[in-house]
Amino acid sequence: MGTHYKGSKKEVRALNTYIKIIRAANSLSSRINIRLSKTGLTESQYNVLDALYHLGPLTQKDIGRKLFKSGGNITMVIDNLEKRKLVTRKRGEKDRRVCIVNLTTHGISQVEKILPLQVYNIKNEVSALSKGEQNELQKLCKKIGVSV
Amino acid sequence: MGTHYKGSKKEVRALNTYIKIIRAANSLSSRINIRLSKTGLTESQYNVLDALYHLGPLTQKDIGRKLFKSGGNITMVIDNLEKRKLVTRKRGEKDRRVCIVNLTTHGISQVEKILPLQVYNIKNEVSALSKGEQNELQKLCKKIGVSV
DNA sequence: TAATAATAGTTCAATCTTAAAACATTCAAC
DNA sequence: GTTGAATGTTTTAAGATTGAACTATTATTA
Repeated sequence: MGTHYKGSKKEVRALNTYIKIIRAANSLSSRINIRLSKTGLTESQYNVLDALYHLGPLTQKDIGRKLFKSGGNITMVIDNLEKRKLVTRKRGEKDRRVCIVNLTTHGISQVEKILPLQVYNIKNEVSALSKGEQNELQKLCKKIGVSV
Repeated sequence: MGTHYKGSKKEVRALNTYIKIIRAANSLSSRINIRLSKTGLTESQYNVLDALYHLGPLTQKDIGRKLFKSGGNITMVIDNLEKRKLVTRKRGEKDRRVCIVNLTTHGISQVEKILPLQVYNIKNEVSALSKGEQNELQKLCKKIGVSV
């Protein structure tokens, strides 16, 4: 992609920056996910369970906001988690439009089984970078994430 | 997510690094893709056209290797590009197992219409970082991409 | 209060994505 | 030369993803 574009130095640099960060993130997350998929959960499913575990019961809307996913997508992922009996849905009592999603005990124990592996794998992958490099990378990512 | 994990400083830092780069890449690519999708092409479709434009005719296998995608996926994306008459498939003459994918003239003109917009948008998004920061980010991404 | 707007969730159509199984073709080894 | 391994593509099943249309509920407002 970018590498072959013939343009100004500034353009070439921007394209390279873009492609490098996209590829690094893809490569990193696919390495983490290979390990995750051996647990029988997809990345999306795990991310939802993880959010519920750390933040407590959430509405589908809130889950979507946390994970930057569309409403229709969350409906589908929660459907699949419900089939696997990892979460339950309950209509809100005050506001009957919302669905409050809860971890089941089975869901909790799944997270508690997977989380340490996940942490270990991430630590392992990220350890290519020193402490200082990680701080620097976080700072740069934040700048890119926030720019409009 | 990561932010709420209670573990050693090293673990917390690794989780934060992981989540920051994944989010930055997602946020960046979704901003670019919103603009791309207005042209009627998906990101996958554009990436294939772009590769063909800059590298010339490729087999499906080669396209998959370039873009880090599975064979089945490439079959599907090429199917959709073929329906839109942006590419053609031709069996290899020497090796009749392979499919050689070519841009049509329509495909070429589409790339030539979209590429400058794409470059402009990427330059615009990435411009939150200075020249030095971009070089640093590229270096760090490379380290992460190659690890393992 | 009745009409209207806003919000939450679901459904649908289109596409992407992977892994695994199935096919076809080529290559290698006997 | 025939058998068997390797390679490239397709198909299938399951799930992810989005945006748009739709339903239900709540909030606003005239």
